[in-house]
Amino acid sequence: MGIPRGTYDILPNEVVTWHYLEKIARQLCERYAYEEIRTPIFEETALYERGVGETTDIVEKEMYSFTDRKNRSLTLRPEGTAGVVRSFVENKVYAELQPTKWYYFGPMFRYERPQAGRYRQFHQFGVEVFGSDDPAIDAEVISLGLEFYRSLGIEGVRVGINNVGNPEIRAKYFEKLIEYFTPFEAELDTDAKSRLYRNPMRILDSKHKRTQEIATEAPSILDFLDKESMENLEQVKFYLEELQVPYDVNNRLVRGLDYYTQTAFEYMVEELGAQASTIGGGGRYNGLVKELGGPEVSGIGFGIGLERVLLALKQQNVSIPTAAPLDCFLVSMGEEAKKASVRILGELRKAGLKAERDYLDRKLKAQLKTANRLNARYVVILGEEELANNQIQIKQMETGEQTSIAMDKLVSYLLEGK
RNA sequence: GCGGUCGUGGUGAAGCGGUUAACACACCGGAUUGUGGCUCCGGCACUCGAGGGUUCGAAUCCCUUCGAUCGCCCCA
Repeated sequence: MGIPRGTYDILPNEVVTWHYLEKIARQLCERYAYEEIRTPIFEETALYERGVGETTDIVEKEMYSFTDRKNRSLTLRPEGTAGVVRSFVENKVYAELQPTKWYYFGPMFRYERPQAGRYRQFHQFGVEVFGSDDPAIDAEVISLGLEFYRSLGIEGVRVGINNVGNPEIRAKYFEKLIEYFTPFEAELDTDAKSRLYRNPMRILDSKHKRTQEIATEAPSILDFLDKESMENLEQVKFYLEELQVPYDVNNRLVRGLDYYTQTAFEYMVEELGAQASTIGGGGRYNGLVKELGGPEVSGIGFGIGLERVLLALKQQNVSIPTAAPLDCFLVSMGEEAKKASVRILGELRKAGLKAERDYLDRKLKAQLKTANRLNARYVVILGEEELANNQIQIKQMETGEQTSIAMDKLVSYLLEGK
């Protein structure tokens, strides 16, 4: 019996790193005045069918769906937005003070072949803002995401932004694209051909040489935007500049989910492996709240793939805090000393110190070795002699200095040295 | 769903048809009696992902299967 495909265990060693990511994200969100929301890890399947879009790859072939004992179809969440929107609607949060600014953190599930930076259970940190159409909010959200990477010390994150208009505009644009590419159909590579009627925008970033040539002359979505969308894009750009967020307008940027309107953006970093250059993305979804049964409230958010963030950290050799070292390791010899050391251990811990002892009946030497391995700052040695004198030996591991002190001075001694 | 590569102890790996499966690291123990990080010595794979086949003989060749990994599609 093994671990399910595309999943992995996060062992204690790595958990430290995850705590760190969460801490950075939380602190950041706090400063931006976002609040954490926790929604279920699974939802009714219909939520994603309606919310994410029936024709998206996610819904068509990547959902982890199952029926429960009452035959209800449920799905492990493939992304965060739909559930958060559902919660926003269901709890009538739109009736409260707006905008609503939320963030979340947690596992997502997609049935795909695992590869570099892609898993079936992966983790996202995301943000959603409801109730404001102000382009300044778009800029805030984009800037918050970028700040996250920066706080972690990841370099060279590029922000790509675009405006994808609304579903009507996109439909019209798709038509034009198809119209444009159809005469070249025979010359397109096989991938592009298959994309032609499904998602012609994808042809635009083809890696195939001839396809690329053809695509250079293809119409840009920016020429199809209505006045409102155009203006919106300009405003977002303006505020990004105010926030000193560098960006590139990328008129070929599309996102995989159907619900996006207006602003769409991506965070990218070079050389992360074929799948992983995009380390986060998001956009506006002005129709989604209504689509899911709420009032006409607009929204915008992003999702950041944490496995990919970890990849970037690793690749850029960014150092990450490690677990706190042991304050003290208790070494004891003999039955009586053991009893005393167990008692002392409890006292040290009550005093707030990180303390440990040997539970494998190791010899003195091996106990010291263990203390060393555990990175203990101090070792306390307790044997017959010490017991008789009510003293303990305390040794500072780094310097090797060892002194004898009264047993009841131990806690204060260690707290001082901390 | 499709394609490439790979699968030997806790880990990294050698071996690629012939009696006891290198080596390194890790781990455990020891180098006279109560002291770590260095050194030295010793221990640690009824077995080479699993199943089948070829052969006098296979970790080494063939088939199947499972798994990992990378890539395509798509995405975080």
